Amino acid sequence: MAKKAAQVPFIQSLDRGLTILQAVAMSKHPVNLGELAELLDVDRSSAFRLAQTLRRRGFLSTPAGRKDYILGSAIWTLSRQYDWSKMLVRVAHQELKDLAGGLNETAHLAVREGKNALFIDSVHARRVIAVAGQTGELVPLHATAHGKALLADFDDEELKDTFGSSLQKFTKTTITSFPALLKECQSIRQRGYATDEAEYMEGMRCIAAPIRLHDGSIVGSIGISAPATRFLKEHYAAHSKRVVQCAKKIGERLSITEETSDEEE
Amino acid sequence: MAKKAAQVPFIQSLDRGLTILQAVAMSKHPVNLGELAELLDVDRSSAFRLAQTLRRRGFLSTPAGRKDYILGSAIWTLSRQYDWSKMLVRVAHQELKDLAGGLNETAHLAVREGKNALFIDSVHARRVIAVAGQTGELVPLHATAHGKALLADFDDEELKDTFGSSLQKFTKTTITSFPALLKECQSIRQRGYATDEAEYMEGMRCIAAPIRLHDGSIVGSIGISAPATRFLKEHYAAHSKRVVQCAKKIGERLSITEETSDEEE
DNA sequence: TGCGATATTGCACTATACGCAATATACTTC
DNA sequence: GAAGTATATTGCGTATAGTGCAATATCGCA
Repeated sequence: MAKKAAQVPFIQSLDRGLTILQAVAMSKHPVNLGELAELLDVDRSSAFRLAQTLRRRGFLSTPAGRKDYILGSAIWTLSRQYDWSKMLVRVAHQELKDLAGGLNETAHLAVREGKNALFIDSVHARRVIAVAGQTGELVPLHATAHGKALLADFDDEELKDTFGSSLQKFTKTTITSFPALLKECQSIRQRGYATDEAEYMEGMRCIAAPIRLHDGSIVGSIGISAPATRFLKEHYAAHSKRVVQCAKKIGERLSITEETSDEEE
Repeated sequence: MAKKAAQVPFIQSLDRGLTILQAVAMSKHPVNLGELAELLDVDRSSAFRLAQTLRRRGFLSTPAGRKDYILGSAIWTLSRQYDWSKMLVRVAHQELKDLAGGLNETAHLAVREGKNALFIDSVHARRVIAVAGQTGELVPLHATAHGKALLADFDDEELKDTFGSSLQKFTKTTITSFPALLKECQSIRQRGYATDEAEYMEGMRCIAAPIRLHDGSIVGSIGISAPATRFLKEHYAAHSKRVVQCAKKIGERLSITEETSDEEE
């Protein structure tokens, strides 16, 4: 019943190496030997040899001349190989299904892609009127719930960097001024979810919440959408709660490091 | 004199773990135990324990139900922490300096950022007339040498995904049709470098080459720009050669896994 | 120039990671 | 559905790989 812990033994030195990697990635500053040794509670020499191995493999690097460590290009190369949206889809798909099923509406998963939100997965409930926004579709960041959820942490400067001079208008409710968008971001952070009051497509309502890693960074968004005729204002309270919950659960799953999981389909 | 090899011993199991990570990242398909064991030339059981350690730490993951391995979310989380453009800057800065010094013009380093190219580093030669495009500036992908270098591998679909409906016109030479842009990409792949014939700013010429990792993927671009009055057509041959060479060298450095380096500043 | 902190190397000991062989599980094939 | 083959997983004794200690080298600062 209790957690039967590590039946398969950890490979100690590999485990330590990975710990170093994560510590270095996390740290805002280059990390020196002492800190690593302390972190692992091993002798400086051991930490040294571990770090050297990582460095020779390109997973760590030493800023010109210095002796302390930062992440190396190997990790970059690694992460580029992989289609990360698949990762998100994998982790989030069950939640998406539950959400769509529970509310009997269409649920979407999106990531940021430049100026747009990209839908990378969706689950449709059994409804007569299907909703727009298929997987693969790009929609503007500033005019959709998903988009705004992805923007939630942006400040004035970042917004301007992203959008350049102006915000395109799609419907009469589209937000077209930077101050208004900034304020909207603020309130999304506050509430934990974003809404779309027909700001992109007439007659469409949508709620979306940012998916955050444990460090707070936003990596995607999850939400539901439906025609305004069906998705009424009085649904907001209940629906948003569920959406936010979903986002939170996904975020936690992404951040999990030690998997206890033995999930069967 | 000869390469004095690894004086600091490799931590074997860490090294093996990293090899697994890279192999899995590289592979298009999930990787199973047998392949890992063969790759490392160790017993299945050893490979198993290494892989399990990676999995428990979230660096590997097993697709629902399956037994074989794909990359896990930990790497994603890792790579998100880090400002990768800094990595590129670090690796490329010396080359940039050499390039600017050698040709006595301004050299830039850029990465793709959505619809734009973002200048992340630049070195100015000692010239009276400074050139536009400071670090931090965003310029359109389809109308600049750097931008087009970054687009070189895009196909028709990817171009349309990126730009949406239309290509903004900046000068009379700006490419504004998708077929033309696609053709331009093709010729950039062929030649290895992109040019900008005052397509964004009047009177400006620019040459840029894509920086590719060993697997061919484009991660940035490097190039030089100058007023057309100074940067003449007859310079193209010589300059482009140098720029392409630079890009190649940077790409190699980024892909390097085993560092022999002992560079002193 | 010397002192304190840090990084690096050599060496001896033992815990660790290894291969082997046994077992369990998944997947064909008849 | 049984037998067979490929794969994953566990247990265990042993050799080696990784450790800490201590010596040395390098750096930074006064």
